[in-house]
Amino acid sequence: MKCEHGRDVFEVTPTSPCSPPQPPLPPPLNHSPTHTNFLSPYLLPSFPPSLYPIWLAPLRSLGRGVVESSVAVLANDAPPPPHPPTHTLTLIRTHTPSSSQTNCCSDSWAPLAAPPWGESPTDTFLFPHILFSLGTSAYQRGGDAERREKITGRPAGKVGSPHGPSLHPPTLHLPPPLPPPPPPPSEGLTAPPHSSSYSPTDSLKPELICGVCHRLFSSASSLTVHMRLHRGSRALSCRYCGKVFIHSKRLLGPPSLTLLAGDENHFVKVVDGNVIYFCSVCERSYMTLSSLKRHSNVHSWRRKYPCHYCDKVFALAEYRTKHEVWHTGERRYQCIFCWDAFATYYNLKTHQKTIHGINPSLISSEKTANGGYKQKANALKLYRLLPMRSQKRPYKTYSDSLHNGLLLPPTDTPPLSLPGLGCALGPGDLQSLITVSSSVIVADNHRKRSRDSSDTTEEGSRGGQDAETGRLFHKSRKSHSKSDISNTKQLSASVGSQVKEAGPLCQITVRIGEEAIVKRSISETDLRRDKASMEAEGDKEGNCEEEVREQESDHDMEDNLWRPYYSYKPKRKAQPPLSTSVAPTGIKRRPWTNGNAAECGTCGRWFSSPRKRDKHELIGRNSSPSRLSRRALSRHTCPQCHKVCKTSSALTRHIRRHELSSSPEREKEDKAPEPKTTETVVNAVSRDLETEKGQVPSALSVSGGGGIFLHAGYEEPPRDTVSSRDSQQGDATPVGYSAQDYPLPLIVPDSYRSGKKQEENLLMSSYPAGALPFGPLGKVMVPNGGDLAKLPFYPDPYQLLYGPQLLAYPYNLAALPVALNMMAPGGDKVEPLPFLPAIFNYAATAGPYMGAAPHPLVANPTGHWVRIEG
DNA sequence: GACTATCCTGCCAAGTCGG
DNA sequence: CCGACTTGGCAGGATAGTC
Repeated sequence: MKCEHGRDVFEVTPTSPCSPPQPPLPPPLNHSPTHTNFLSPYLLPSFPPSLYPIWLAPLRSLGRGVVESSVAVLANDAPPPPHPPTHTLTLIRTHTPSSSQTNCCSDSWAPLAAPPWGESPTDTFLFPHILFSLGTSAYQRGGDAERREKITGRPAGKVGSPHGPSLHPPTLHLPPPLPPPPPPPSEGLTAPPHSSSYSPTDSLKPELICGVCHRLFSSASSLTVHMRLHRGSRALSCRYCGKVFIHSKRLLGPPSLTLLAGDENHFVKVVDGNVIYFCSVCERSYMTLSSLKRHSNVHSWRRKYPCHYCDKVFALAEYRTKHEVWHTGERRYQCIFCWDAFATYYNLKTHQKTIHGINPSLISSEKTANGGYKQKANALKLYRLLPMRSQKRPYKTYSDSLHNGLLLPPTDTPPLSLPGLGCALGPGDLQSLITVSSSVIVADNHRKRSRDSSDTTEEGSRGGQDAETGRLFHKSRKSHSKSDISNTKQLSASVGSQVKEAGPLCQITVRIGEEAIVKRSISETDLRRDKASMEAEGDKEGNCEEEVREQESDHDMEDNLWRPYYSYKPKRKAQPPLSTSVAPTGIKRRPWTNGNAAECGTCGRWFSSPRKRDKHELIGRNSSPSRLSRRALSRHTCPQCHKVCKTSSALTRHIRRHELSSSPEREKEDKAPEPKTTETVVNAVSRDLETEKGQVPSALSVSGGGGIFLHAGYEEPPRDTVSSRDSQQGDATPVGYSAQDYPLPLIVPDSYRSGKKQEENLLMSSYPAGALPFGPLGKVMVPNGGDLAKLPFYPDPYQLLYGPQLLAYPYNLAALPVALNMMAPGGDKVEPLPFLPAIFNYAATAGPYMGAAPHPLVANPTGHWVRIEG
């Protein structure tokens, strides 16, 4: 953007003849032309970024106004926070166009002596070129009336404040992406409208005048939009693009409109016809408004997503979901070659690289320059994403969220200044808002989801599992989270005793601005127990060892932040795209071939030795996913599973539980963990559900026409439920199957392993027994049209036409493209896609397959695979 | 360097809500 | 029922921190 003299208004050039000598400046602006935001976080180093949405957003918007139009009259309609931080915004850069040749335009830094609220009787602060008019109608001057109406929802004539000087520059700088429509004559910038001048004019039709506020509109549509404001459904539109992204119907909490103001703080640019949304806080760009809105919560923390099992809280629900996988032990990523399931994509990828020599990242998708994900047209999925163990919960609504009050800003809670806590904070944090609230925990073991009455098994027991319920009771979650952990992590055998009898007495939540939340709970036992009594208490309580450990962990973490550890950092530039021309590197075999490999029973990771596996499992068992709890515990270690109990009595109980629950298979595995060979892992499927229900497990088979259906795979004697999880891992080869006679990979809901078989079975029992037909969208088809049709079921979009020939090592490379369904899309004639050796880490000459290909495929000299008919 | 846990963002499906 | 809108899952990689 150039000023009238051709000077880039974004440039800060102290030596420029256009600019006078500048005072010491904050860190330089990002001069990238893509950054039109003015007040970047780098300019305000003393402000925690997440505080911006609270009260800096108006300033930031102001800054933008300064940049774009040299008129800074913009403030949020949102009232200032009742308890503003003690920050002092020191400098605000303003750009002042001038008609003077010697000083055609200048950037200056206006000191802001005080926070822009509450200290002036008029709530108005005036600085050079800057006007803060909080709580009143203020807006940015620029563009025509239509645009301004969209932007501000304010009359065009009310620019400025009666308390302030005229703030209308001789020129108007608009960003190139927003072509300025021709301003109406009444909008002349040289004739700054004033409130007094804002009156219906004779030239306008009466129907274009708001009957309520007598505001003028250039079109009937503008008036229609405007009238929404008077109907109480204020359109929360972007100041800059006018896009309304919160439907007025959703705004069910009328006084809380300001809550959503933070979402407005973005601006848009049009690049090559594409609208790009920029976050006003961190200037990240987004292709979709949805992404931006999702991102905005990272700054505002307007919504918080606490983990149901620990005290962490996340800004995005997805983060929490991924995090909770570590609590539940779900292993949703199932390798299609060997059916082995893994907790994370990372583990799966590592597995496929090392075991199968396949790099799925080269064939599955591509990333956009922005870090997004775009699936290739012919992307292959070398794994199955098994359904979530817990059913999808109904989405929350705004009304729900607002009603429960926990989405209210922290200032809604009567804050209590607690300066003493500042000692634990950094210098910047010292200036943050610190509030303390406490709440008495009321044990509520009867929480139920209101929407899904059928969800009484897992959800009912987990209490706060439901996100909505979780918000409602998040202050009391801690007590339940402990019991949850007891349930989910360790105590599958004691489903009945899930809720601790004595919950925390009260809980103190310390909020440090929006940067951190320190959450502590004080239980009654904490108040009265000493160590000895705690131990005795632990003996009384049923599931105490985990409980005690959790308490200990709690104490260790008492001063740690409640939210995740990573601070939000500016996005790095996307890395250059990875070249797909990877030279074949030959078959990568398992680096440990001495038979000592061991697999983690929880996450599926492989370790070169059982010792390492045990260490890994020990860490996993005795810590939350947090690294903070990764410290090793050495007291009262179970000789069987190396689980560490805090007390000897807890260990005794734990060992007793081993004795009660262990099956011969379990004992066998515990004593001699067999390394998993390729043959033994191929049928690592869960059979608990079927076993419990007296049914044979299902296995995926292949019909001649390529359809997928399930059929009874093999029979197995009933197993002990408790030991079933472990039994999957070491002794997974089904009876009656040889290495050459494997069933195809499964899409059986319970086919992934988890450390929580009890809950899985409870949940998965909702799946119909036997064959599970799939509809065209991949959903389970329920014959009688029940709710099961809504069960999330993620089929492999590429039906496995062939598979058994791949299972045994060495793999049949010839059949790989077909087995992976590397078929050209469309048309009746299905042709295999070209085989790309680089995709798989097989050298072209490796040829590990020794036997005859079950399917008559050969590689032709052109590198394409052809089917030999007949 | 390997690994863990969290973060990122485009895309999309599903749910919500009011007309 | 429909459309606008919100919400959250998925994807696969990035990243910071730990070992």
